[in-house]
Amino acid sequence: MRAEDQTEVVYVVDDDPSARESLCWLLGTEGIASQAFASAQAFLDYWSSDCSGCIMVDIRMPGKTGLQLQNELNARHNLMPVIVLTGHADVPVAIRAMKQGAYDFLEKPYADEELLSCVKTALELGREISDAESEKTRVASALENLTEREREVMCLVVEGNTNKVVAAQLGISEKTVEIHRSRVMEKTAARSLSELVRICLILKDKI
Amino acid sequence: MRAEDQTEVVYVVDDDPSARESLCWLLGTEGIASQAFASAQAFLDYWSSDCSGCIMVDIRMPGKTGLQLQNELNARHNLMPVIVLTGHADVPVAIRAMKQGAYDFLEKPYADEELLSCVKTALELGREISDAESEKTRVASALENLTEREREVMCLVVEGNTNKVVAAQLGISEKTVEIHRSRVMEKTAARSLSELVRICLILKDKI
DNA sequence: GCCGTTGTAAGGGTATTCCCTTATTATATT
DNA sequence: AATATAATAAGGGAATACCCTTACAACGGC
Repeated sequence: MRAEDQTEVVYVVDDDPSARESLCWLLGTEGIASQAFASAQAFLDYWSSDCSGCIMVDIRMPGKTGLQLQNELNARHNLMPVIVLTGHADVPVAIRAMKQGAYDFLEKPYADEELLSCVKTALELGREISDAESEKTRVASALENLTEREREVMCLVVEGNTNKVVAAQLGISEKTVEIHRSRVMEKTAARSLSELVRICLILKDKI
Repeated sequence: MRAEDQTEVVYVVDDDPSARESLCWLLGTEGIASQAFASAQAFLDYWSSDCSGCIMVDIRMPGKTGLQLQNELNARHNLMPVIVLTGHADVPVAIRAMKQGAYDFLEKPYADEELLSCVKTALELGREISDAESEKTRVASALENLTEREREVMCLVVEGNTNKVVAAQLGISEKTVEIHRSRVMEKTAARSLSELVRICLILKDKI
């Protein structure tokens, strides 16, 4: 299932049932779908990389804390923005949450409009990140079908070398380079050299 | 003067003279150059885009506060990491500082080792940002020397179109496209199409 | 042993790019 | 009025890329 097929959901993680309910109700008034979890572990069990939307998590919870949940999500390369909520905040915790990549940090009690606007921008950001990521995995899977030699040729070609130079560097014939090169274009579905360069640059930080 | 020629300095902005002195002394023990300012305005008057290093700013100051200074620096497209220091922090201020792009947020009194390691990583990050930025301005100035027509041709070529297609799209002859194209390569100092594509991608977020 | 994949190489043809020169027109600058 | 710059166009030739086919050797799986 691709990210685009997934419905956008706000995942609410809070041990306090009334806090969960009021938050989900508030989101519902704006037509935003939500799903509540009573503990960090419950959400981690549910979480998959296909989830799409954003996450709202309370700091103080029995079992795993909100910060630990955030850490675990980072380790799993979660892409959804995380909004941290808390009733008893101190500065070091807030800073740590932000440095761990929290999208925002809200103190309870929150102003409804503030929270909603925060959620909406978080969902917007989540969409952008998800789109960029699905693009990355698409081209990454294309590159995985390349043989070693094809990859070597591709890198040298993308660096701006002509077939002749590539052939000399790899100690093979220009004709062979031609063949590898055409296979690279075929497998990556790139219709021009510039497209191939863009594909490689997208994955530069991923490879 | 280019950024590379500039010495790396930690700019300390704090209204408390003893705080400035102790901080600068601490930095000096590690061989880190520093420069102290008694107010946000004093630093803003000194600031230029050529400055290189990082900035340490106290929140509570008469006149402009640390957050206002941060805002002003953002408006001026400051590239140096900003470390916010404060003795009396509350969560909203800390969050605001982080959301405004602060590199870190430390509470006084600070642990010397913590502060030093923070400064060192900030300086490291500053170098990387500065390097990337000087690369951007270098290629940006190259693109400014292009005529409108040359820019049009460049964009279409970088998108992967052949001279023939570009000529059809612009309603001009293939030969003319050839000339514009060669001028683009000459002015941008790109030695291959792939290099030109990379140049355009570097500036995609800047143009 | 047979088959699919991979890497290698060649022949032949077409399309494209790259580089040289020359030339006209319009616009802006001096 | 003279000059410079930008945009246009053409001819010609060398280098390169692109696309087709055929071919062979090595290697692993069935």
